[in-house]
Amino acid sequence: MAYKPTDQELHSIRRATIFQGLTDAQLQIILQAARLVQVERHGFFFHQGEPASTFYVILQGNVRLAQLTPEGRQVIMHYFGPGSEIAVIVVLSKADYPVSAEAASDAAALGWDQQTVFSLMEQFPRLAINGLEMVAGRFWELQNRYRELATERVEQRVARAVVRLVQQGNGQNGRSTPPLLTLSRQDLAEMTGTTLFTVSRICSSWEQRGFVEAGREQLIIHQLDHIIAIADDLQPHAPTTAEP
Amino acid sequence: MAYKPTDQELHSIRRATIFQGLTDAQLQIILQAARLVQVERHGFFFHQGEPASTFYVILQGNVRLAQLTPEGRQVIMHYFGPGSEIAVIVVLSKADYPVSAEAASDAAALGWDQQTVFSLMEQFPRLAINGLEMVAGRFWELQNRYRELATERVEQRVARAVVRLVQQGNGQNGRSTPPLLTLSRQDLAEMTGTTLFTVSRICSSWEQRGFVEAGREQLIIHQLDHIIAIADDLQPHAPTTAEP
DNA sequence: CGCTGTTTTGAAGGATTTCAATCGATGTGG
DNA sequence: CCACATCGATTGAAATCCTTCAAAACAGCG
Repeated sequence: MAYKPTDQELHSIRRATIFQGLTDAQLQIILQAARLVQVERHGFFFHQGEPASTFYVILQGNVRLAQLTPEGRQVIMHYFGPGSEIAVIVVLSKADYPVSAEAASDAAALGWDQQTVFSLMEQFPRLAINGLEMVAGRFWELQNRYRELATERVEQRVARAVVRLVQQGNGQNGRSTPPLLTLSRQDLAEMTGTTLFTVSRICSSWEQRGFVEAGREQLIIHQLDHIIAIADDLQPHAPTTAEP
Repeated sequence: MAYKPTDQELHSIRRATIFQGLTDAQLQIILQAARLVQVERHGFFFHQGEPASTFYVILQGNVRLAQLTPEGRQVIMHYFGPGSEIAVIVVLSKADYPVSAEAASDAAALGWDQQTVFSLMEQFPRLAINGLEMVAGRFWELQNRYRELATERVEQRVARAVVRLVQQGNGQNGRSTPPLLTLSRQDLAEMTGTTLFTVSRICSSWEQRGFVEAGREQLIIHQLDHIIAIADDLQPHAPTTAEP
């Protein structure tokens, strides 16, 4: 059961919202109750519909939470990197997982089963408080994305997705190198409710304008500020000063 | 502070998920801690951005939770009838209200402030458990709506919204009379991420086919099964049996 | 090198929005 | 009680964004 994280992994763990405000000693105890789970690319931590048994914190790799539509299309609800928590809400109730969690790259995570989560929360009430705050935060974010999906154009939504991914710190984010995202056009399409064709066109257009560099399953963002401008719809698609 | 509900209102209260599994005596105590809040049509229980202070259970009328986009468009996140709980999540954390709650008709609700909620939950742990379950349920529903918005056609989404409203028991739902919804085309549009024009066209088309009767700010559903079929996309837009 | 999976690009089509004009219902004040 | 103003609903026509389908280019891998 017990698990000793590397320094790098410890860093990820400390970033997790759920562990904020805990002493090192407390963290130690919590980590000792964890189980290490490793999943290869395209493997699953859990599947949609299974009873929610485990709460995860990602150590390495990216994980995508996706729902399958009755027609077989996928919708990506969230794309997580190291230090992100998965299945917070669902493990607090006794529901089933509403989504599947697939490793987008080889991934490792710490897992705590439901009972352990409850007993740890009893021991460290701060965990419960953090948990509630996380739930509220997730809900808030999902509501925002819902609003965006309902009101915004595709290009804007794709821009938002890219900005979010970069700011979340997904993808290799070296100090001096420009941010690099590792995901396919298809992924981006499923994250923004559009088709891979449309995403491809958008990426091409951004590349022509020098904002990004598009490659196979990757995107290098050279001018994040421009992408942010698109996300916030600050780019003048019509001249701001009209002639009389 | 104390408040004596009528029989009709008591019925609404008992329907609320948050109060499931409580004895009458317990319910009594909880109700005595409540404050009655009455809001006229187009008035607000609270506004987006205000610090979340109060948790509500609706007694009468309909309430819509909506978010305003930066451009001034509205997106309706939820449309609630009597017996529905509002601001469950947000009152458990110390966040701001992420949406505004507007009375779609003259409305009354019971309100408990944050402190009261916490102390009641301490007294009756069942309240806390129910609360968590509600949160999980809300999240699950929002995820589903997100998926629908991302993948489904407008007509299907409108059908879903109508079905949901009817099954939630919004609107006058006499025993023998067909279900009647009281909302504008604009409302339906804002609930489904489309325009009032498109909703109007859809309603007209349904009316021609005899599924509904459309009126000013109301919709009488004569053949709910057909609307459900559209929501589930069971209607053959192409013949199911093809000729060789 | 050939295979597989990803991406690009073009052209056609469709669903939905936008805009403008009209109609109908509701409520108000003279 | 009617005339008028207001608000919601309807409908048509044009525009547009996006999807769909097909074909080809491209990258990585055994």
